[in-house]
Amino acid sequence: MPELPEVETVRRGLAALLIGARIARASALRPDLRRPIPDLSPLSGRTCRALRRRGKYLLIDADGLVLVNHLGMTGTWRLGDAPQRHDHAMLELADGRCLRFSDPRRFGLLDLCDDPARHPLLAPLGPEPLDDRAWEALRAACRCRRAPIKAVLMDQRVLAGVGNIYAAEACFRAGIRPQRAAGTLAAATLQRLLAALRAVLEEAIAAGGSTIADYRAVNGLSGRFQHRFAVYGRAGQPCRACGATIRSGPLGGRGTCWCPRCQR
DNA sequence: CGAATCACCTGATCGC
DNA sequence: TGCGATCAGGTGATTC
Repeated sequence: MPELPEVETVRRGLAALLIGARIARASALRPDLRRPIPDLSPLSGRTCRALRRRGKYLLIDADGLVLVNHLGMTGTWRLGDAPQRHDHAMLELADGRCLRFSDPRRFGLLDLCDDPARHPLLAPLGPEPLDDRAWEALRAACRCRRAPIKAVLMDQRVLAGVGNIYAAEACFRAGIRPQRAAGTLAAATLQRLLAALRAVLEEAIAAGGSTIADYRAVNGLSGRFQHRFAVYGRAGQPCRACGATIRSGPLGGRGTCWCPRCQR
């Protein structure tokens, strides 16, 4: 599912294709996704100047007007091939190429704004996990909190971009049970967790993200990090570190996997 | 206020 | 073969 490494991979792919390209026509093919899609025609005639990412949001900057995009669960951008059933928006470029946004479950989002920092969905986001401010944000968020540490990691107001997969993998690498109340973790343990989170995110970015079902880079390629999961999706299989059987259970309404021996 | 639960949506999978 | 139930999960609204 698109989390930070997947969105970053898409960002890099789109940057290579779009920067310097003029948008001849931008159009929505249906009125709404998770939220209404605004009139995209103000993008027409503008040139794409930059591709940015904020948490799980992709930001396409066209001469100062920014197309804000969230991939939700199943959002993908494709170039060049034929229209598909769940295409919901189109960017037709002046050079004849056409970029299509597809999203079968429609959990994604498309919006326009002038200043992403003030966008109501982006403003509340916590710092990027790889930013220097992440440690202070995580430490403050865990203080006196009884919520499970994994839920805190996935809280976008604390750190932006961490979802179910990488939260579970970070907890495994740090040797922490995802159910542990955040407030019970010592500072040194939290530091270990943040280091583990950063390492797994960087490795996943280097691997082009993780493909479970729908996620694809813009060039259509799958990610490769799913082959390196230690716990996610491995319930019932032996832990690669100790051989114990990986367990799974609901945590905050989401499926969560952990090693009962490696994680305490 | 913090924490838990549900709704949104489609496609894949499973049991009968 | 077909069909209904279940699951997947990011986000935001609702409930406790």
